[in-house]
Amino acid sequence: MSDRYRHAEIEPKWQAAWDEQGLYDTAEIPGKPKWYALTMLPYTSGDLHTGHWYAMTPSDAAARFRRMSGFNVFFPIGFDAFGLPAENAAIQNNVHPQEWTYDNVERMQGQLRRMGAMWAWDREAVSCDPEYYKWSQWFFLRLYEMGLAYREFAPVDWCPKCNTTLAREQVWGEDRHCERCNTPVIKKDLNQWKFRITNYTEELLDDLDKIDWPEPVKIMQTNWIGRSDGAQVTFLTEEGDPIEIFTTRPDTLWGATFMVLAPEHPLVDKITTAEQRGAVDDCVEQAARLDEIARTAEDKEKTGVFTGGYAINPVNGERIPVWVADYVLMGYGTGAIMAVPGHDERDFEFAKKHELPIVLVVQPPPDSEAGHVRSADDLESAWPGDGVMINSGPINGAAVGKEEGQSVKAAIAWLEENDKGTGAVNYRLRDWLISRQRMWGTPIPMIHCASCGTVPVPYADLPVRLPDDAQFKPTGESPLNYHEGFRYVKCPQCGGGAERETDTMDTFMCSSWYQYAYVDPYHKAGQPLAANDMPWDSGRGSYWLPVDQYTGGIEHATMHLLYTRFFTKALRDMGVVDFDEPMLRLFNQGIILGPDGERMSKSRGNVVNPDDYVDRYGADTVRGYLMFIGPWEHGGPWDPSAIEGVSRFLYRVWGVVLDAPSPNGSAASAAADDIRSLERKLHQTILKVSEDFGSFRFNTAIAAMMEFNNHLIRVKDAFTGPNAGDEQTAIWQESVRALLLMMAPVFPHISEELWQRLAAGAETASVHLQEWPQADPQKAKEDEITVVVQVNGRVRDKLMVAPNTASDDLETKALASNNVQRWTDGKQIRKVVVVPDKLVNIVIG
RNA sequence: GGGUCGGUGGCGGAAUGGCAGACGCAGCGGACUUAAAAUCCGCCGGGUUGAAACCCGUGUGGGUUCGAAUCCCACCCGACCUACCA
Repeated sequence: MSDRYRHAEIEPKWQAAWDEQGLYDTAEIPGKPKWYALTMLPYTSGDLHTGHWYAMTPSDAAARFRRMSGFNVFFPIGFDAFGLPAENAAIQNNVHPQEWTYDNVERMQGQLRRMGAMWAWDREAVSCDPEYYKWSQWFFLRLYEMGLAYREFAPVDWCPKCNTTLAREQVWGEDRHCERCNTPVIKKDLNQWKFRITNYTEELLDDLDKIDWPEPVKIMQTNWIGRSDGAQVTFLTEEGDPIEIFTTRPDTLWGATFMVLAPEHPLVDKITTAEQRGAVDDCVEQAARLDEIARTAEDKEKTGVFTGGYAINPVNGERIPVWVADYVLMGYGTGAIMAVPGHDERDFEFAKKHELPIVLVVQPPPDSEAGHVRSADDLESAWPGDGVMINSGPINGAAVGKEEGQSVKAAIAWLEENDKGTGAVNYRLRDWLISRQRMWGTPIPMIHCASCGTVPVPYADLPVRLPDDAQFKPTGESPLNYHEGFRYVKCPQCGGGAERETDTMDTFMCSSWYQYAYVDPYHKAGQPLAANDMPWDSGRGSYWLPVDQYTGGIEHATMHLLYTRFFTKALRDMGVVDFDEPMLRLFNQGIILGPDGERMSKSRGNVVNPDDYVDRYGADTVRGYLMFIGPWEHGGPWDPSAIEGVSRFLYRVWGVVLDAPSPNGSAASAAADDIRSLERKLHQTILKVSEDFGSFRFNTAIAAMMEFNNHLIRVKDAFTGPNAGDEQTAIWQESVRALLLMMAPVFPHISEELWQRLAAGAETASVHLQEWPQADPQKAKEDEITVVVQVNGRVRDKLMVAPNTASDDLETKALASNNVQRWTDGKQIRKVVVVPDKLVNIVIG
């Protein structure tokens, strides 16, 4: 009666059937608990690779498990559709980026369907759709009104190959290269739009405590925000110009023997004396030319030049020289530092090289490796560590430290009393630069008018559409710049001639709010917008939001995951959402590697194409194999032969379910022990699989299902099969049904097929609409358990006993064992450790 | 330089204070077959061994404990992140 398992027939069949039934359509059901499960949206690259399968199919399994566990689950999908590759393809192939993008979307939709995931296609959103980006523009205008979007003329990171500015987060590595094309970036002075993410710095730090996110992501965000506590101190030049500095060690102010300005510091020009002018100009010019590429090279010597000018140390009136050096960065703090060579390694190196004075203001503890140091002359390197303050006037004798009563607090108190400075906090986080000088992005809805200045596009005029007829030339310049119809407009305020902003938005803008777009995509399509609109249906929003479970790679820790948190806080302040955090839980999956254990890459030739394997084994097998490799968060290598194991498992399930024990079979009736052991194994498996699915441990869940299936195969012949009403038939059928239910999240097609075949013609709802099987912990309990008997920690015997056997009994039985007596004979028993239901350890000696 | 995670059979991994190696891959032996594939059965860390018993074994060295892959300290190796941050 059983035909073979043919994935190529059943998978497309069920995908079409589910589609037709609307099995995964979205419905807000008041009163039913909701679960918003989200996996990071794919970019429209045109191909769904193994990495997508690795990220998405376990997310789908987890979502399906929630659904079967009684939640109304929303698992949407969409596309991150703006970005540079579309534009490059446009230049190369002379097609509009839109055409390229939508071709890719279509292709990827097909690939996504082949996964057999429970995508809520009815809420799909594509970020390059004008009905999508009109809301990105709407958000921009609202942020502008709130003072959270602003334009600034400032030096920015510029990628000469991509011809665009980059956010700080998109500049990577020691050589500061472009995240996308690896070209080293350069600095450019440009007018740029930014979002004031720094308004939320403290909240972004504090609210990490409110969310269930992996610790590494929290640590990375914390480090990225980079809070430092210290003091802001004002030095004055001899001419009386103030130089603000930030320091985390205000207690070492008395040891400051010189100052260093960043080459870009505004005071450099003024403070430089005539005789130093040439040298300083050279230094500044060189720094500008090298930019930060060479400046950050690791072993680079600290180069710098004396300006000829002097400043007064405000704590002791000392006259100290002011230098210019490229190791001080304009982008951090105030762009100027006080140098304390005795207690800062960089300052020490610099002082040694340029023969600047060093003063010891911290006496290192006698028992430290610098215990012998009595004066600066004894120092072989800076002493940044503990000790006691010396040569420091009012704070002499204070213990070095940041705690109450220690040196740092004492110094700040003194500075504040004497009006020389204040306690201050400094952050590494910069505002988010969102301007991109590219065409394929959301146009920034702003207009530059000669008489009115920068004027926002009125809400009712949104969206500002990208032109369909833009010309793509390999000039590197945005086509929007030379598209006259786009660029030249009337000023909305005075009606005079004006120019449209031609910068577009960073694509991280689109992904900062896509989880909201999914709830009600393209809201108010075709209708004019107003400032007091809601960007989605508020009923739908309040039902689904925020996201309950987010899954994605850790590579977005300081980019997307920080931006979307900021965005949500800004949306809260504009009254659009009423919560503080967009995603309550986050899980980071690992990276799927090539068979050689290296990252998959075309150049390495180790790319595994999932489509090939889906053709050969079916989507269920590929899904199951990806989840079986190992813990999801670890990632790991794709082993082309190991997938066989999962494939065989499915064939065996097929066989054991359909070739069930037959009433005509000649086999003897199952013994009571067999029945009881199957029932026990069933409930143990349900317990294990439920627990593992709830915590994303798919590998061990699948192993448990395999074990259970192996058990079914082993005992099958002992069961005589369907005789309505008898116990063994009931347990067997319950086992098979439960196995299919447990398999459904990971293997949605085969479990549906077998579920429907078991129903044998009866009207049966999809396996995916069934309730998750419930385990009975009583039935899962063992009748007899093995208690290990150890002598001095080494296993010497095993006892088979009933659960909860009393400790005394266990001890007696253990001591009576022949195997044990062989080891204890003639020895003194010093102690017996009994752990009920586990072991007995007899300590002799 | 700083931070985080990790290191267990030939391989992916399981076990997170109590029988190390579940589950699977590969390998070996057998059944079926004219043969092969598929399938099924058995073996599968090392030493020793006919077998059992025993000994060794979770990167290295120490420690805590009746008992350590698991906890603590030091070190070695690898992956990822970050980096002149004042």
